[in-house]
Amino acid sequence: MTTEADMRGNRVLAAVPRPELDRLAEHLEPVTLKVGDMLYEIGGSVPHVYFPLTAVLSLITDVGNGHGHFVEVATVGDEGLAGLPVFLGAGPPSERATVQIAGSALRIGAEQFRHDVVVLDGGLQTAIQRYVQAMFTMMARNAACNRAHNIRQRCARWLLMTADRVHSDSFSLTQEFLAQMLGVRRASVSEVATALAADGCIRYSRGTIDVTDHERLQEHACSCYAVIRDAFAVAYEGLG
Amino acid sequence: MTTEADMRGNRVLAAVPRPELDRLAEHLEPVTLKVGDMLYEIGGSVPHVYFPLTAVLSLITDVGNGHGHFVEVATVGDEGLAGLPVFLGAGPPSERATVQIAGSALRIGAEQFRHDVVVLDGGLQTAIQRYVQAMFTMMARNAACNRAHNIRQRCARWLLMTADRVHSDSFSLTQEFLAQMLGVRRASVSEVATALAADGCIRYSRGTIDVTDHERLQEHACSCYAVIRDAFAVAYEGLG
DNA sequence: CCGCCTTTGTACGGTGGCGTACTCTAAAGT
DNA sequence: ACTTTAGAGTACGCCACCGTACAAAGGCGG
Repeated sequence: MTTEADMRGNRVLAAVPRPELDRLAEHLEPVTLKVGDMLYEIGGSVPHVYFPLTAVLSLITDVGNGHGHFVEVATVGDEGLAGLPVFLGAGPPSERATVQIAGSALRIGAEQFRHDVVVLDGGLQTAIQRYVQAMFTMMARNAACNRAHNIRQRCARWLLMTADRVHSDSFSLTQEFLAQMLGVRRASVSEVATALAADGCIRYSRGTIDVTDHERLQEHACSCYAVIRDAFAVAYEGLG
Repeated sequence: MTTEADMRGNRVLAAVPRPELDRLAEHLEPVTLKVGDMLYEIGGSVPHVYFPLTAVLSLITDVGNGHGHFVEVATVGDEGLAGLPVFLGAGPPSERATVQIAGSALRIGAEQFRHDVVVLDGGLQTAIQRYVQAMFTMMARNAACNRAHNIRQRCARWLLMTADRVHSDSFSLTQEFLAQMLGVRRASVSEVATALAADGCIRYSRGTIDVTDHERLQEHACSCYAVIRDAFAVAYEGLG
């Protein structure tokens, strides 16, 4: 059981109208997520659907080939949910879902979720479909970004997106972790981070990052940041 | 108006049960698509939803920044449809849809499509949702592939996927075009193509490619080929 | 048959990011 | 207080791929 205030902290749930939301509330369970927790695995089952409140999740795919074993393909914050395969119904996930930034989330059992979405067939279904479209934009952009933009640009974008999701200019993050998310060497992150800090965009020390100048940081980032942010804005336009 | 045989040539439509399909038939219009035709533009309206039969489409996104202006983020063949924004309902597309390999397709007006999907709420909705999940896998993999695999691997994968979609070992394709799809120099494609031909995987001459040895070509490709192919197989499992 | 255009082969120097490895320092444990 | 460890800075050689350029060759119209 969960309060309405909690639920409105997730933008997908916030877009669900009252009576439907009340029924969902009974099945939504608040949980605290720690960095590195795995919510579901590639090819495995998806026991719960997660609606992040303050946590940030990461969808990661395995590229068998080579040494840099995995690559982040999308992130999920309070603007979305993890567990779309339950909604879409075409077999197990092709990504791993892990916790990128610790925090809180609401979760619901996969069976219950399926039941609620199908039976109610109202606001939740619509909200998720709109979210799916924004996810498409994010992933498309991600693919293009990986092809076209350099490390500094991608790194700056990642920091901006994460700051947006945690609603704070400060969050826990080691360069090692960031390097894995970006699919690059830690050494490269170190160089870029030093440059960004020298330019006054960020400060950091032993696992804590502070974004000190969003605008200037955005100048270092590629246009993908704005494109993705806007895609989510459009998806939730007039929905709550 | 369209015959059932035509409709069964597209795997999404093939998954729709009889009575529902009959009603769709009235509104599906057969069209012939030429290379380079643009079906819809980034941020523009989506007048029709397309179900390819023999044509292959390409979803392309603009990366403003730099010279290699655009990057392919997904392809659509007879296993899918183009125009998902109409289905998902969260604003205009963030990709351009163009024709990659000429051929036939069925199309339906966006308004009519929305009407049919919502009112009927049956097999088509389910089939599309499953397709959406497979598309997720493709795009996720694309993003990872762009980060992790070299030109030879990506080129080989692209050729294999295209051969699958056109159901033929031979199709029209210039190196210039392929280079744009992969987001690399034409010169790089030329080098890779020469190597693949020397290895007996492909033959080609002035705009026509022949895949002469799928298995050997697959050895040059990355695992992304099999992963994506299998994702679509799972999506359509037991659906028709 | 000739000239033109498209498609392809090939070469050159430049560079962004890689793999690796070593150092330094702040924090955490005992 | 002393050790250990995690986080971060830096350097070196290397290579895949880039931008660019030019030449060869197949196809097409005149």
